[in-house]
Amino acid sequence: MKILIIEDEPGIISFLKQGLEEEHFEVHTCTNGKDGIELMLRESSDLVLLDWMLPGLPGIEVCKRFREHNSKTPVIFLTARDTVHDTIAGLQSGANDYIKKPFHFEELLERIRVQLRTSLKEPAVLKLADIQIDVNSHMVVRSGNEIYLTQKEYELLEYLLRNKDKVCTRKEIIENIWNIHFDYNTSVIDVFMNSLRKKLGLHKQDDLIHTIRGVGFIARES
Amino acid sequence: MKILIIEDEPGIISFLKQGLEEEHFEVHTCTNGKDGIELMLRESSDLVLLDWMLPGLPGIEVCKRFREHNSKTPVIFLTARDTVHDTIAGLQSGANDYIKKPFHFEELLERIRVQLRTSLKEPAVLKLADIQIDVNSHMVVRSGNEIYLTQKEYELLEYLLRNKDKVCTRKEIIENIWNIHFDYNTSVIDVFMNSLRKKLGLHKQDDLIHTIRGVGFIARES
DNA sequence: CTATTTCTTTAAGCCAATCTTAAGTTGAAA
DNA sequence: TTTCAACTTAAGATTGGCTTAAAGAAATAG
Repeated sequence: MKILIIEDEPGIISFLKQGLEEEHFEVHTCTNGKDGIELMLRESSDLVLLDWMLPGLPGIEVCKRFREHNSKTPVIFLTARDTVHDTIAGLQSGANDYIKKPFHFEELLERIRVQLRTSLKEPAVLKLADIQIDVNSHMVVRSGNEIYLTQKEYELLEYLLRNKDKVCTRKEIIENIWNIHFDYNTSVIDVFMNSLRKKLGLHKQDDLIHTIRGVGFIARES
Repeated sequence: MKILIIEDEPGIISFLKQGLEEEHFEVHTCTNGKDGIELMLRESSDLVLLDWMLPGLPGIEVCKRFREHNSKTPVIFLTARDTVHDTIAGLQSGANDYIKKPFHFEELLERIRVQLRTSLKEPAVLKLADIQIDVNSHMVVRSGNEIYLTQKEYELLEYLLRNKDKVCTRKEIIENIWNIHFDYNTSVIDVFMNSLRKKLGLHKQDDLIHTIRGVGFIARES
């Protein structure tokens, strides 16, 4: 996730940059309004933090002009100006939020997350070597070919992949996929394990889904 | 535009109600959390103003539970509690903004507009292969020919298209289109699915609307 | 206000996909 | 070699979805 900071005070820039990078955002910066617009339009960031007072072009003008070309990317004002009038003007110019300095970094972070929430979809694809499953569409692909799994087969595979590199005991599997919380002496797992492996084209030497005798199974790449 | 206010102080309610109605919003109110959730789910408001401290169920809990069923409608917290920790907790519970009392009505109004602005800029035309629907006029066209759908048929199709490439579970469909939040053992979906497919001229081999047995349905192009 | 049409919901039967059981076979570990 | 867990297969049971018909609501027309 790419965040663009347009702000002229070096102290605030480095404070923000450091904090956001620790949260694994990719941070770009700019210290004046004119270049700011350029970057906003060119860099296709996922979110913009915009200072109110900027050399040259005021922040509110930057925001307005940006919105003429891009109405989607969230913009958050960071500002020392704290009058109702300014807040309103800021929001009317097309910003999505308006945060007053001094602010707590944690709150800023959370407000950033709120804005990104809509565009931030949870990781939808799970991988195991050349097997990929999309948890939204339930589509399973192995090396380019779609594989049709039944409900239970799919659930079993998803469960194993969500717990990649971790042994899934028979008990855990039965509890989580079959919702049986007692009387585990059934061999359904084996039956589904069998058809799953068949459909995926796995063989003993393919060490993608291992059997741990006496315990359960594990999905692991070589 | 319909706004739901969940708040227990009569003074604030009437203040908000009056102000918002002057701005031509349709305002509904509720004074406790339990009924609040009911209304949020049933009334399909465009935005919810939620108090932090509510008799019975705390606001944050109301928000969380609401988000389990509806991830779209904006929620704004109105609260006298002003610690960073609370703000963060509120936003994390799924709210879109968090405004501290006392607030200026003008600012609240503008923040409401910000929320409605973003939810309004959805695409007006949804497509699935050669099927196109216009969400404003409800017109449905397949390869040039207009297809007349009834209300429920249309809603079903729109829902599937809005969630293109994502499995829509029967539960989600029943909750979002029929507003039934319990007792899911009905086969209305099947009946409407049937007539929808007929009218669209879809057949088993047309893989545009797939059945995912035991889960639901998915709209997906080839 | 009543009749008629259209839309929505309920209900039931059918069929096929899927799940489960069970029994025989294999193979790893002691 | 023996034992027992895991694998394989196939038959039988079950469920879930499709379809149709008809009853119940709602909208429209007369």
